[in-house]
Amino acid sequence: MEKIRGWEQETLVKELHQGYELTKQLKHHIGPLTSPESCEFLVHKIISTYDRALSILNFGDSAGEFQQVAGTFEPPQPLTGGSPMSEASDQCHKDAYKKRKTSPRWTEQVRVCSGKGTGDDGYTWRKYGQKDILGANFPRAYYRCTHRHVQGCLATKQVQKSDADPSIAEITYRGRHTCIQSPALASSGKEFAKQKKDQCQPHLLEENQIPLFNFGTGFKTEEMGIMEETFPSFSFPSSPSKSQNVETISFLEPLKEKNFLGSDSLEFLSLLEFPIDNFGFGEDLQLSESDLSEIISAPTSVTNSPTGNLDFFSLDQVDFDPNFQFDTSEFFS
DNA sequence: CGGATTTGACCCTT
DNA sequence: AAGGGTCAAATCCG
Repeated sequence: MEKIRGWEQETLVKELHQGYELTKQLKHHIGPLTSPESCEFLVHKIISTYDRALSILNFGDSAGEFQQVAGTFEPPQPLTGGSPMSEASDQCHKDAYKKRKTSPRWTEQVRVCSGKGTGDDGYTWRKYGQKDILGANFPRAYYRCTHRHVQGCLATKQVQKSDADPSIAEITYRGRHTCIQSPALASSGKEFAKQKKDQCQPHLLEENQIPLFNFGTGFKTEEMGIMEETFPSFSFPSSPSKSQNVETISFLEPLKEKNFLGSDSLEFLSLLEFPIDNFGFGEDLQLSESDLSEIISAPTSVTNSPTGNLDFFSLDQVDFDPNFQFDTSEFFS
């Protein structure tokens, strides 16, 4: 069995505890006088909690699939045979490793400003390795989310300068951010926009500048298959035209179809639908800094989920506090 | 002094 | 065995 590090165990316990508390809350909500919306909300939170716990136990993105098909409570692999910490066969270990390698992965090509070659994307990353890659002129740098230990965020990214043009860095993201970026870090995102406005020469901001949230040219994902399977009606524009400048991701549609959401939930969740290009900081920066700050500090994982799973509206981002008490009147009054 | 980076070693896959 | 990805001790830096 792959060893579980201290912080992982801590996070695991926290997540399982939260799942337990939420289930208790759900129990109280089940009854003739309670709204189905609040139950659904709790169910989503519980699923997200177990999703993170399963991720730590090497179910990797499979847990995400589990979450995506919230209607069918069937994890990809049974958790039978005692505690998760118990010994497992080598084969099981290898399977787990393979699953981990299938976590969401997508690549962006970013033209970087001089001095900062890591592609500031509003998240805070911590470098944990660098490797010379065969046939590449530049080493590949490995980053993971700064909040990995604290919040168990498993997002990582690899940054490699292009051989042909050192001013272009290919950034491969892997895994979703499950962390909450602090306001201070959100201001780093602000800095990101400011940097674009003030420091970069205009010619550096043209078509190759593909920062986070921009699903246009230069962006590719290896998870389209999964997404297609999960949300057949969901698609990214493969070659966006100018007329698609204000394109709305209707990630709620599949949920409406599957009757996951009641009308009240939809009304609330619709607030999370947004014109996607506003997040691209596209060619002509349309956002004010206050807008940008609002967006980046918004505690949703909408900002980093091209996989199109339910994390798009994962309200569990609201808190990580095991003592969190959910008051439905706040949301569904 | 605490957090971030560097870098050689180790592990896993092919 | 080679190459890619991660770990963790050493080092750096504010």
